[in-house]
Amino acid sequence: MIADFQLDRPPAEARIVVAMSGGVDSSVVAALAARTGAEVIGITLQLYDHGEAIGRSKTCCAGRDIYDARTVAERLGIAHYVFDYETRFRDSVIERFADEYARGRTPIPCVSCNQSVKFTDLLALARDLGADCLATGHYVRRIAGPQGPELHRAADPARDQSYFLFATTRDQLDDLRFPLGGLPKPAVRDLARELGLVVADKPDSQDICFVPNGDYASEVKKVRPEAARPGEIVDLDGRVLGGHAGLIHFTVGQRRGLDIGGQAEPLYVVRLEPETRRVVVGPKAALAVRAARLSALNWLGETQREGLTAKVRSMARPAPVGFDGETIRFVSPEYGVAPGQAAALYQGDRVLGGGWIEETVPAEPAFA
RNA sequence: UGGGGCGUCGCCAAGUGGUAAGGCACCGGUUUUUGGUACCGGCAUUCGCAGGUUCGAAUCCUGCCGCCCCAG
Repeated sequence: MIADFQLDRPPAEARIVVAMSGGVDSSVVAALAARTGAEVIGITLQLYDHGEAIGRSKTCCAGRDIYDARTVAERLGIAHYVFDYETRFRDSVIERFADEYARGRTPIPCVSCNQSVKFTDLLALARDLGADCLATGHYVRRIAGPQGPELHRAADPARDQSYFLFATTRDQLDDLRFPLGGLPKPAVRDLARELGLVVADKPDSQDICFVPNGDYASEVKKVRPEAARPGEIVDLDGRVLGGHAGLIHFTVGQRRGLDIGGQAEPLYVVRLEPETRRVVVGPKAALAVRAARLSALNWLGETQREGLTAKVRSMARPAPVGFDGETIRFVSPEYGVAPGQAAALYQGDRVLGGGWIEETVPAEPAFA
């Protein structure tokens, strides 16, 4: 297949920068870019010390992904560069991640990363290199519309990553390309195999990239030790039900880890109170939310208020909402909506933008 | 040390002679480029302890231990 990189000039005269993570998806993007006949430059960012992150010595598995990206680039015969962005990544992703937890919020590091490191720094670098575009392996579609490029959900709803890209600006979208947005994942793997790429059967990445073992709490603790101070677990009436080892271990909607037994119904985290370090818990019904106030709204098109749907988490079908310019109101209650998470707004398949969830309104007044 | 009640998995709790429900918690897995949710699976050879009756007891009897309540 030949992918359309939506270039303004003949591919033979164009230069495409591909963000290569070392995984299957971005490797296939690089291959598709190379097929167009354009000059392709693969760039891999070193964001953190992988060896340290998985608890191994630096000499062992450090840079596995970087190595894979390099191998793929060689196979494709394209240029490949590695840049050390560890400092930038720490400042704009890890620090912010820890700050949010310390404030009792639940961050999305992947969005921070896209916003800063990838779509600000790397994009600037690509422009400096004279590239026509920066292509990534995100499963999302860029479609030419009457008012300019539009962002749309991936063709395969099971892979859609638009949630993580709600904060993409129009300026950034101008120069971004997402060649995989129209493809189902299996097709991408097939392509990788056809091309003989070493990463064809590499497992999908999951969890937070800089905490591969899932223990994000200790990462936060390194940066913000105060977020690990113990506190009380109380019910909605303020009765103390137990204790906890730090707000970092909790997020709104969470059930496991409370270690409180003897209940007739499961308990969920209803909210976090950083001032008192209290974790407030309640029944599932107390989790139902009918509205959420958003901040830092980003609009990829004209601001709209009608016919909107919203995703409050990555893997969810967009739910119909009303919108008054600041607050979205769910037609049906949503559960586990945590401040610090995002609400991505859609009209049909089109991503209109979104905002950060600042505050939620319980659906049941009794739980307000 | 008079009377009454109770003691079953970490917590709550069914079960009163036929060979240990369930819920919560916990653990594991599935799903997932955030957290979380959801789903699937696991989780007391043993019923405070020691004897006894019985073909057979957590369930009946005896003693002991512990806890609670009332009264002194």
